[in-house]
Amino acid sequence: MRRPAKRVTSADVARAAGVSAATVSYVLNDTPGQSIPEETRRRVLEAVKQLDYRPRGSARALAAGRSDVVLLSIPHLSIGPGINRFVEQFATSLAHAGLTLVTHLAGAPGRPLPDVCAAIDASVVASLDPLDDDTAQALRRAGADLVFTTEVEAHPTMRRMGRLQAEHLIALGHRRLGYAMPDHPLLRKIADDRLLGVADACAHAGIDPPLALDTKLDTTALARAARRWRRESVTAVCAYNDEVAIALLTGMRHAKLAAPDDLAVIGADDIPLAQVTDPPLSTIAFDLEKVGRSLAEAVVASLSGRKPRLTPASLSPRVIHRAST
Amino acid sequence: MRRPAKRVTSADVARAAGVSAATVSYVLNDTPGQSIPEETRRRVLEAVKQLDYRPRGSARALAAGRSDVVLLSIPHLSIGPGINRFVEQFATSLAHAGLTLVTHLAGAPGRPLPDVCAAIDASVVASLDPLDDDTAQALRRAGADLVFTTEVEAHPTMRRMGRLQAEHLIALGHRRLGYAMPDHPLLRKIADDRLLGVADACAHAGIDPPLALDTKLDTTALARAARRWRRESVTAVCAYNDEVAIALLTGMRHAKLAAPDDLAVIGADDIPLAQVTDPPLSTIAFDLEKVGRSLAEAVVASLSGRKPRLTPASLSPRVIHRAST
DNA sequence: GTGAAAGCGCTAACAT
DNA sequence: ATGTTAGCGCTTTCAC
Repeated sequence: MRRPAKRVTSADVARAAGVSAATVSYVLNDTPGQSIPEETRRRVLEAVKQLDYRPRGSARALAAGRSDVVLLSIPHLSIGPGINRFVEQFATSLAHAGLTLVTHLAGAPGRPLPDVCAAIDASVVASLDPLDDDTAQALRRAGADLVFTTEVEAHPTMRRMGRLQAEHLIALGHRRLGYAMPDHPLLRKIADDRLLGVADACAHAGIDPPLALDTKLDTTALARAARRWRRESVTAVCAYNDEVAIALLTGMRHAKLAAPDDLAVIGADDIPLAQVTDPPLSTIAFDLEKVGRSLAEAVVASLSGRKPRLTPASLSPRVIHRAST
Repeated sequence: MRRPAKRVTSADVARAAGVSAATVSYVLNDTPGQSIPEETRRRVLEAVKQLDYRPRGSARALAAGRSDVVLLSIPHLSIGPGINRFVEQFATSLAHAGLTLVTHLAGAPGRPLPDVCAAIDASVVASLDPLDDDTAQALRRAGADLVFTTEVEAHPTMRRMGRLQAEHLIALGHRRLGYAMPDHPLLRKIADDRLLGVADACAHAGIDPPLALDTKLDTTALARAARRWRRESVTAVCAYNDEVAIALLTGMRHAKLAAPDDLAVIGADDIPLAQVTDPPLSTIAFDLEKVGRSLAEAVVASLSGRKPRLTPASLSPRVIHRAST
């Protein structure tokens, strides 16, 4: 383990600018209650650029008692291609607030979240899925604030998406709906939310609750499910997401069933492939960037001591109508 | 900005165990050249567990001159669902070596990589795509070692995958191949590698080089491409990846072309949906976990001063033969 | 075998 | 308006 080469420190900058290290700190942090003349500030900034100085997070965190690092815990299942858009927006919004985002894939047999949090000395841990109590407590003891998407609009939005799926189908005249559940256990919670929304819409329309069937990503199994729905006079099915919907479309073709005439199908999440199925897949899109922005707000709020206000604003889920319904 | 509650420190552990902070450090780090009697070690570890003590990364990094944090930079494009498996394995292998992994989505308008690196004081930055010189230099000045997947087997493997696609098709009797390029510019580099592999196989078999066509995820465009290939007597096409292949299959259906008889199609990456297309998609799978393991080895090697040895071992790409060919 | 003490690079009181 | 100083929590030499 060789020691790494010497790095530029704030003392170097101070020397180059002909000021003290404290002044460098004041300038770089816009420390409130300090009046730095323009000229001094300029010289410091100049030296910073000249030397390509970057404050060391560890030293900053140690001295200040808190870092500007936010750790995002992502569940280790494939949440779909949209996740990137969310993370990107989250990172960008945090950056505006002077915060740095890094992410960690949860559930892996690697390091437990609290260890990672302690290792990078994160001030805030944001999580897409709720943490168990032990973890949450350990995190808090490690000095981190906790923020969850469930605290913003994600949770009700999932339900709203199911509702939109069903309402779309019902508006088209369908009176008996099916629901295609995903097989991955980790998807279960979201699926239950979405299914609830479908049930809401059915109840509201005064029709039977949806006939939910477990599915696998397997053509034969899906063909069987399709036949089963038909037998039970289901004329349209809401799929948990586009992936399940696409698989169902293929299963139907195997069962010699056509969409939307024999069975209408609607997906959710609007993945790129939904546009190139046969027939093109109707689906529900929603504003992932908005989740990122709201979550960042919650983080900033939590850091400034306020309880994050629960933005009741919606993620604008909306129906994308294509030929499959 | 309230100061966070007081956290457990190594001094607390020391007090609880009736030893000095130095001893705690020795025990926790298995410091070489220190012989701690079993009894003392036990007492320290006991106290650690009792207090749920976790060393603060920032203090450790500051004192030791290097952290145990590895930062992985992931390109901000959708690399496909396989990426999670890779990251997970990477994190796990690093954890075995006592290292902590966090990831950062590159290319976002958030923080530049060197800033993130400095903020968390990473010892190593691993990247899936090559970094530009300025970034690389800044990173090194920030005290980080650099490791790339291109240094392990990923690069030649991409080429090998193209080769396997083509060889499979050629073995089936095809003498004129097409190649479906992805439209996202960031995918270009990988696509070029894969296409090179296809060309290799063609040359080796003594047939014409592949007819590469740019594609979009659009049924009409893909239908047009399919007709074009047919006109040019292409009988089989290698798609950049499964997503493109799936879209092509739909385009073909629109053009009243059947796979594999009118045009055989083979994908790459073996995403879950490849099993549920109609017809099921032949594709190339490869061992993503192995990439994770090798990259972790490279990281450890780099940290111990050795130049990472380039594992020539292959990622075991292999053909998954299904009905689309 | 263990502890005391110096410092890592920075921030935040306190001086000036 | 800026410098001086005292730590933040840990590691690491050096004494004992």
